[in-house]
Parts: sequence; C-alpha cells; structure tokens
Amino acid sequence: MTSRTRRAEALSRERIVEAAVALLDADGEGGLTFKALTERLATGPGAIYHHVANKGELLAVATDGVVVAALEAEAAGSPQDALRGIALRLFDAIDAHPWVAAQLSASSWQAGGPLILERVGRQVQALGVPERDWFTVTTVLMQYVLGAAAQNAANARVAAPGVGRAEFLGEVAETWKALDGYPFARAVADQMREHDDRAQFLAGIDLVLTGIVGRYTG
Amino acid sequence: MTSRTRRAEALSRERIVEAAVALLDADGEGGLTFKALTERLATGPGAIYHHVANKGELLAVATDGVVVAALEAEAAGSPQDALRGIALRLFDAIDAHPWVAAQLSASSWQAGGPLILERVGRQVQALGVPERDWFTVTTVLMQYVLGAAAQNAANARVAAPGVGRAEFLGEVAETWKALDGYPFARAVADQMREHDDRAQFLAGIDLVLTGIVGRYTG
DNA sequence: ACCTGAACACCGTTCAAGT
DNA sequence: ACCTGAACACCGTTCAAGT
Repeated sequence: MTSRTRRAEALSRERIVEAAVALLDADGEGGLTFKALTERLATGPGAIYHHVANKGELLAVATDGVVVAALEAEAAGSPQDALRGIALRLFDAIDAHPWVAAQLSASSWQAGGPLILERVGRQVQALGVPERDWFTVTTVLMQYVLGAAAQNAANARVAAPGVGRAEFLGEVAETWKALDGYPFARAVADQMREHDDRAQFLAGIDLVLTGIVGRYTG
Repeated sequence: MTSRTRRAEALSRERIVEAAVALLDADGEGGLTFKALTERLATGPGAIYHHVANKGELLAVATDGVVVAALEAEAAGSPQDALRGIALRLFDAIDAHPWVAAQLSASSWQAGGPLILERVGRQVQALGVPERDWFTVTTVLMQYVLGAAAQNAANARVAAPGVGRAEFLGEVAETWKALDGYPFARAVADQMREHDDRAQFLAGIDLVLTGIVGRYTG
C-alpha cells in the first residue's frame, strides 16, 4: 500500500486534458470550470495555466483527441461504405461526448476538422468526383455530418435533469400539435416522437451520397 | 422638442429584445450581457427580469424573431426553387445575425425551429416524398441548412478583431499545406482559400435535392 | 405593476510569492 | 521549471425596498 500524497502523478498537459474530458462528459459544457478542474487535480488555477494557454485551447485539444480516437483507423470498403463508416464513427463519438459537436461546428477547420476533412476527402476522391469539386463536395458532407450530429447532441442535452429523452420528445410533439397554422409540424409530430436519431442520420448520409453519385456519375 | 427623460419609452419585452439583438449583432454572443443591456436601456437588471425570465429566454425570443422575419413570405415557384429560396433567406439572415446559427442548431425544434420545419416540410410534401418519410427528409434538409450556416457563421466570426476574412482563410490554408500525412487537405487548401460561402452552400442544397429526387422520383 | 440597485455566488485569468 | 493561492474584473440572478 503506497502512501498517497496530494497528487498521484505530476501535473501534465495530458492529465489536465483527461480531467477536462471527464468533467465535460459528466456535466456537459458547463461542467468544465477551473474550480472543478483544480479540485479534481488537487491543484490551483495557476498550475493549470502553466500547461495550457486558456480554456479555449483546453477545449480544442480535448475535441481533437476525441476526433483522432474516432477516426484513427482507415476506412474500409467501397467509398460509399467507407463514408458511412466515417460518419457513424463520428456520430457515436459525439453521442458519447456531446460537447464535441458544438466545438467542432464552431471551428470546423481547426481542432479535429482537418482530420475529418482528410478522411472524408479521400473517399470523395475515390468516388470519382472531379478535382475542381473536391473541396465543395467534401465540405457538404462534413457540414451535414457535423450539423446533424450537433443538432442531435443538443436535443439529447436539452432534456432537463430528470426529464428523459422520451418525455422530452413527447413534450415537443405536444407543442407541435398545438401550433395553429403549422399543419406540417402537426402532421409529423408523431414521426418526430418515434424517430431514431441514428437511423435518421444514416438516411441523411444516403441522401447526400445519392446526390453526389447522381450528379457526378449519373 | 420634447424633454428627454431617462428613457424615451417605458420598458417592454419588445424594447429589451430589440436592444439584445443590437448588442448581439454588434459584438456577437459575448456582447449580450446584462451590464450592456442595462446601460443601453438606462435601467437595472431587476427591471429586465420583470419582463423576461432569463438570458436563455431572451436569446430564444431574439432568434425566433430573426427566423420569422426571414421566412414570413411564403416560398414561390417549383418545390426545388422554393427550397432554394428558403435556404437562401435563412443563409442571408444568419449572415446578418451570425449568433442565430449556434442558437438554432442548439435547439432546432424550438425557438425558430418549428417555422423552418413548416416551410421546408410543405415543399418536401410538394416534391412527392411519401408520407412515411416526411419527417426524415425534412429533417435532413434542415440539418444541412442549419449545420452549414452554423459552420459558415463560425468561420466568419473566428477572424479575430482586425484579421479579415481573406487573412483568416489564408492562414488556415497555410496550416493545411503544412500538415504531414494530410495530402487531401494540402490538395484542397487553395480551393478552400478561394471558395465562396454562398455558392458552396447552394451547391450543397442542390446535392441534397438531387439525392431526394433521385431517391423518390428516380 | 413596475422599477431600483446592492448583494450573492460564480466565472476565467493574472501574478507576486514560494519551492 | 513548476506550483500556490489570493486577488481582479466580470458574469447571471435575486430580492428587499421603493414608487
């Protein structure tokens, strides 16, 4: 039984980021404060600033880590299958770390952005999209994937403490059904209540893929 | 010449929201504080809380106002043209009020969400999408539109005070070109630097529309 | 009913001082 | 070099007191 001093190991950038991710996962964006961080690491704010420039950098590094872990492995299969795989791995990573979504869509060309661009872009090339449209088509895919993930993550988070997802969806559905002059919202309120985020996300990917294939190899 | 007392008119929810929008437009998300608000309205925080529940409600009402103003008019033309019109009006509204994007993608089924759903959904119906896929297809379109708008707005905002858009894009392009093991990012760095947000956004809409038409009326 | 403004608990960040 | 922790300027929100 080793004697446990105030900290088990020396402070480091890695340990700080690790603690930040734990706080973000547990309590969302608002859970990451210097107070919570210093308590968890048994140190003071000054020590953290010695390893990290500011809160923004901490969030960027944490985001990058999640993206790298999700997309480390190369995608396999046909370009379409590979793109579905990339999208799903991002979807699942954001499902596990919902705070990543807002961060990524706020800086899609930094933090984890370039890696997503690279993984998606290579499959866009493999799909036979002409070079002059590489950036446009890759960006459209990224915008859909990150946009859908961000909106799903936000909806999952909106559910107040105690209110489950089903309850939240039920409340929104009732609101929609009560909207005067919104016949479409009324008509799809039940579909909304019963929908599956993952299936809906995949349907979107397939729609965009159909569009790309139709446009360039049709 | 009327004598000008401390406030020209009585405080009201409308005047508060109006002031909030002005602050948000001028200085972004961070520009909306109760201090700035009370100074602009020549009052105290308590007075504002008498008309508005909290900052979140203020942001939601402000967001709703921008969306309503953008989508008031019914869309005209073929379903495809109408959808392009809706998307562009949202794009322009978010270009003028970038803070709306994060707000909308954080609560796409509240604030302005239902109106967007309604406007987009009716055109999805007109497009001939079968009823069981109304919610899915409409949501995919919304996710793309809001996701792309949010990412464009964030990129426009990232540019630090003094740093223009061209400079910012140039810096990102240089970063991409310096990334080892990212051949695709390097290959499209110049396309990124020279791209036009609006044209890119429209290309995305057309890709999704092509996918929908291909899937359901192909 | 509407407004005032001091007070509260919290936030990110800095910095002189220690080892 | 690395860490401490008090201090600073700021934040959203509350509430007793006024009109």
